[in-house]
Amino acid sequence: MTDRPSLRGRPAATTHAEIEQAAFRLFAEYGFEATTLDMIAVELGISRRTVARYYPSKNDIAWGRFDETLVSFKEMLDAMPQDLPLWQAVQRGVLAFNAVPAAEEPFLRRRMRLILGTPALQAHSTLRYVEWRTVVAEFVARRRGVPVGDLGVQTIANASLSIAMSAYEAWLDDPGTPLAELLDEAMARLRGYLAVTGDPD
Amino acid sequence: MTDRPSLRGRPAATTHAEIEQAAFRLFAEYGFEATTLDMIAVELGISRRTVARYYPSKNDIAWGRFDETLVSFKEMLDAMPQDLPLWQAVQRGVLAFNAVPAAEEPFLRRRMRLILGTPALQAHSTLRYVEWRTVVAEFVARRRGVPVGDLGVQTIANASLSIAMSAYEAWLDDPGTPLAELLDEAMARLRGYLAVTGDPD
DNA sequence: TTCCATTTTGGCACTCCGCGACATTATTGT
DNA sequence: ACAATAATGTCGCGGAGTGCCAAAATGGAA
Repeated sequence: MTDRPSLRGRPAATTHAEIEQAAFRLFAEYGFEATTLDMIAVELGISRRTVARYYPSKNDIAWGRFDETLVSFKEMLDAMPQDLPLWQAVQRGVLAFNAVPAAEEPFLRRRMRLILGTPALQAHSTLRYVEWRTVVAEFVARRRGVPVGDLGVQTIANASLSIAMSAYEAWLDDPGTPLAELLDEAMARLRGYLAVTGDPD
Repeated sequence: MTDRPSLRGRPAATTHAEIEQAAFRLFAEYGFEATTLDMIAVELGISRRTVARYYPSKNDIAWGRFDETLVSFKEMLDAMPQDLPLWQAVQRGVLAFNAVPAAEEPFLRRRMRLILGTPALQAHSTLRYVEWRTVVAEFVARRRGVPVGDLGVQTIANASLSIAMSAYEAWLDDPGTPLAELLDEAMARLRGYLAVTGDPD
């Protein structure tokens, strides 16, 4: 089931990709809640126990191999030039994080629509967001030479996720506009909100 | 179980407050996950079914009567003077939202510590945050005369929660500093982060 | 070829949450 | 005394998650 450097032992009956494919087909037809692990298992011709072994929980099927993409996100941030302004480094990281081959984009959209549209998955996603924010917080803290627990660092990490997710949801609704533009707009709006001017709004 | 304008019928065997009291006692002793509904029921001398009826889910016991405080949050925002800058209105709302009698503060702290320290509750909280953000988004949209779906509105609502939660967590760790100050600092740090200057950080 | 080591699968059983159904109990009003 | 009301308690089910262990399927060594 996991990476198998050794070639001995019984071969795996399925793969993460295969399970996700079957699962998403069923989710689309019956909805996430109404789809049981048994149904997925039957669809694949394997046992429920095996399906359950491939993911920590049913919720996690929706996110797929998120942990791997998170590692690359971290590496991308670390590779950013030091003279690049912090907010730009984060923004570029977000863009690279969400860049996928054009052929895979429809699947990504379907996946994210499912997650953002299903309460149980919305809730579960928080745990993923925590990891994401931790990566950003550690990056910001290192660049600034302050502890990760610092209020400023935590606020920036939190707000970065807010900006990214707001732009991302807008991108899901309107595929025409590139994500980069939406990120810029979201940041600009936030600047306007935070700016202390005579204008009440 | 709910408000009973009528005085007929069998009297309720317990109350939300009573359940939460027993539950938190058990959570403190055994942890949230290890505490079952049966244990809470036994503690109160009632049946599991009755405990379950008082809350949509076990997770919801931790949040208590959040929906009621959310209504007052909404009303507070609506009552803010029109000439008050938007960000100040939201900030005051947040402060009022979290203001409790000094005697209750320890219980609030315990409650929030439990929620923020338990993964399952952290995840479930997302659903509450959605409601919170919706209230802010509707307020901002109304003040600005734009649809709630607007990218700027959504970003501001998201970021407001980020600021509030960052400050709130800092407040939990350091009870000495008043929440108002932490909110100010969080906002100031975010302004600095978003500000476009020559300085890379 | 035969057996052994390895690795995954599959089956079983259990706990817990959540929920629907329905009888039971305890109260008020007539 | 009896009807009406409203919450409780009991029962049973479906589904997720998990530990345990035997069975199956492969590669490698004797």
